[in-house]
Amino acid sequence: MPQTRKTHQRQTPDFRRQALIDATLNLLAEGGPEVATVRVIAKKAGVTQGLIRHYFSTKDDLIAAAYEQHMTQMTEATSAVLEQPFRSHSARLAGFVTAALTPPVVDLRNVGLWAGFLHMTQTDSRMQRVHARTYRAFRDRLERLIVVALKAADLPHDPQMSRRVAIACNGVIDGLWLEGSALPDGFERDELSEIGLQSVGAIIGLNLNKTGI
Amino acid sequence: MPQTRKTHQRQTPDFRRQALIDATLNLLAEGGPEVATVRVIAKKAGVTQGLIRHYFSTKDDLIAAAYEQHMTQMTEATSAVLEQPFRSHSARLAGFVTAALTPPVVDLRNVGLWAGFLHMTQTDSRMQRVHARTYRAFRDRLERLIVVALKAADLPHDPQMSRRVAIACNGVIDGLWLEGSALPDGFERDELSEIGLQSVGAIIGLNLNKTGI
DNA sequence: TGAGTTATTATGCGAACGTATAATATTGTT
DNA sequence: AACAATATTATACGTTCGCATAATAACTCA
Repeated sequence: MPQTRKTHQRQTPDFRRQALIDATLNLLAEGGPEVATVRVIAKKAGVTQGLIRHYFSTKDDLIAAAYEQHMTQMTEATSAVLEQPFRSHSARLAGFVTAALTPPVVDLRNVGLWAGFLHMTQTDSRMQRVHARTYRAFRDRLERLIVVALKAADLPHDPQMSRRVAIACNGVIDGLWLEGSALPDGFERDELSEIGLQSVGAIIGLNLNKTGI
Repeated sequence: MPQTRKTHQRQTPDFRRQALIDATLNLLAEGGPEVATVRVIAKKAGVTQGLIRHYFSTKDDLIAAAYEQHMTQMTEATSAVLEQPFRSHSARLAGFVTAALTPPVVDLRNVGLWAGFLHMTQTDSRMQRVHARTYRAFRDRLERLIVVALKAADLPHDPQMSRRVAIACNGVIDGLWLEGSALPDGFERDELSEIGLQSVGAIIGLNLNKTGI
């Protein structure tokens, strides 16, 4: 009998790819690019380093795949809230803002990833495209929500003004996201999203704080 | 006669230290931690790599020194504007906000540095202290400016509210700083600071846009 | 001007990096 | 039960990493 001792288990390609991507993201978030070496990634994924080459032709390929997945997931995590019904367009906007300023979007891990990927997005053209696309998608969605909310409240709104307002609100959200994620103990529970609602409301001229659902 | 060909020039310790720190910051801003190796830093500073050890006992020491200088300089660049006279307390606050949202504070380089240092500030305790100190210094200064401006305008202000408002304004400024620096072509000239003034003004209930100087 | 400091270069070491290739174990098929 | 396919490991190569030490050049000052 061939009596070979089991040294490992075969897994589906999807499973291994996902494990490698997850390990990459976790390492990148915690320790930055310096820590995310092929050997450490493989170890954290529970495989030997040679397997990375079997699924990704180069390390940069793995990084790019990880970035793509992360950004997609972040966008979805914020937008998912829009699929539930709201009592008003203001409440819809408020729900969106709140989602962007609440876990799991607000998370130290996400800021770590953002920082770890930044330089790559300035160098690698693939990442540059993913970055630009994701940023615009978020801001455009925010702008549409704002315009609809303004229209429903019979408030004035022209394209140029709504663009600027969207940029400003996006800035508030990004900044609060940044602070809330990087300084998790700097804010009380729900304080961050309340500040966000108050600020966005102040910028666009609508009270968003007690809109209900 | 000793006829030795000049191979290099001696420089003062301060000069070399500064050159090494500058090279470190530039590389860190452009390429992130991966690129800022001792050999590349030395080359960019115009020396050989052995000299780094002569001025800094370890690479981490050099990084820490560079971080300290960078943060100090950023803070000073924003606060310097406060030393000139203003026509009103509102104008003073507006000047501060504008300075934070205008070059040289708004600069792609600064965002790159921020990202490059992030993971180190979460790991290294020295950097953690510098980080916390600088962040709080900025926000506290902002809060004081806001309180004074509110008082001068006979508007209500209590400690808890002013803290929250300061956090929110800091968030706006940070977020706009982030966007303006990372996407230099995404905004028209002065658009960023105008949005910042409008947003901060809206949050605290003061019109800051046309306060003059 | 010559000796003493020390700033600076030159060279080397072990470890870890990304990548390449060969060997082996696991699984599905017949 | 043997075979084919391929997922996985094992090993090796050349490069670069941070750090250490020795050699040398540049400047200061008696």
